[in-house]
Amino acid sequence: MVKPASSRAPAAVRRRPVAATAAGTDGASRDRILAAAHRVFRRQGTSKTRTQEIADEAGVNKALVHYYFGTKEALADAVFAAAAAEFLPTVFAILGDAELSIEDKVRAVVREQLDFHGAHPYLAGYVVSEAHTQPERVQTIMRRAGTAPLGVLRRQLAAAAAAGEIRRISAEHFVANLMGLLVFPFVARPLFEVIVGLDADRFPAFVEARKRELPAFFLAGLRP
Amino acid sequence: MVKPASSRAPAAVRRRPVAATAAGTDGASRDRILAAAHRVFRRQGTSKTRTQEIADEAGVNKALVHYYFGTKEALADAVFAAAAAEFLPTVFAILGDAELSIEDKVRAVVREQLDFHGAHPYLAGYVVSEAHTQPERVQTIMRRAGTAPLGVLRRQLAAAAAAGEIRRISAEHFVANLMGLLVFPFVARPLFEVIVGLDADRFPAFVEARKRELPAFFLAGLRP
DNA sequence: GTCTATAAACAGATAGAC
DNA sequence: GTCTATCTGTTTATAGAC
Repeated sequence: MVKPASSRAPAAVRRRPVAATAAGTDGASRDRILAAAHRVFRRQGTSKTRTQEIADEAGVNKALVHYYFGTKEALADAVFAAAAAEFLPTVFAILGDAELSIEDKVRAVVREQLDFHGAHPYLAGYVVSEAHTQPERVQTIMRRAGTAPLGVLRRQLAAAAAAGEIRRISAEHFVANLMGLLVFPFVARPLFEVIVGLDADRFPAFVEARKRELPAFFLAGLRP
Repeated sequence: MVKPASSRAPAAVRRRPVAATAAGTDGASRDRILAAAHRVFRRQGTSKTRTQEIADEAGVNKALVHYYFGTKEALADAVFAAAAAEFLPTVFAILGDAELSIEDKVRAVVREQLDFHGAHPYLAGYVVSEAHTQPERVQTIMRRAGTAPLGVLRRQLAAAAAAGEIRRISAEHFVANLMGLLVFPFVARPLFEVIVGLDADRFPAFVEARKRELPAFFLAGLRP
């Protein structure tokens, strides 16, 4: 009657060859697997993805995936960490740059992020989805990747508000507003397209228009 | 050698008792299962969820889940459709109301949505995640649920812009901006909390503050 | 309608040949 | 390093008793 707390496999105690022993063909297969994992995981998420699909996409056998990465979970962790590290640090760097004015930061982040997500359409959706279904894992990994440097931003926002240049706004809301405006169309893309009746092939033009729309909207939104 | 195109079960040809035959205990178990499915699916997403977990949560046997809903997929479809229908039509109704000014619409949508998502923290993340991993399914279901009535909005925005009250902005960007600002903190909550260093127990206060922040920000953002 | 038991297929992971 | 073959436990789904 009692549910037997089914445990699958130890998964922790298992060899994981970080560096291959042979010299010649070293990273070739490993790299292909990792790249394949990125593509497949981003499209379908971790839990919908089968190890077999990654092997197929990489053109290798399933066993080789385990040989290099041990478990599917470990591979998924690596992919998630890399994916998050692919776009967040850039944002943090711009926001934390004390040399840039608030207006410059907004323009820089908008331009950079719209270009980036335009070129990597599944990434933001993937990161957000994983974060939703695996909050604990994601938080552990994120903490290593560093967080937004709000100190600089906070001082700049306070100073600009004191000078009457902008409305008072906390750094948290500033970041929430900026990221929300930037990533929403990408994160919710399939939904968004249906909701506003936007054809998939017109999406790039929408993003292009957004490069002008967002700085105007955001900077006006800060005005007192 | 050739991969045998493994098909699991027909899954399409299968009885699905929409209405129970007996009169007395009719919808009780079915309702409990559906409610349980909502809770579990929202938290973990469809693919991470086991039928067993739903049965446990509903206090019934696994077989009963299949008895009422046929397949896990069918149940997932029902839950997704209901979840989307739980918050989108309200937004559409407000945006499509010709009696409301643009400012009134913004204030109404912000208030209503922040209350709603504050009370249903997993819903937006769930809908967006499912949309990301299952774009086809989601689009089929969404089309039935209706789309944003952009006609009214478009006319109002054009008129207000012509009168010099606001900047020119397309209805698509208007909706993208509004929804992005509203749902981002909920959709990306675990990520967002780490990024801005917001304790989970301070999140409700953040949402509360957002009820004042967003109308101010959004309406200022529309100004010429 | 609801349960127990079980079928049928799958998916992660490993052993062992080469 | 890379493959084939296989083991193990999981998971959806059904059969059939009550």
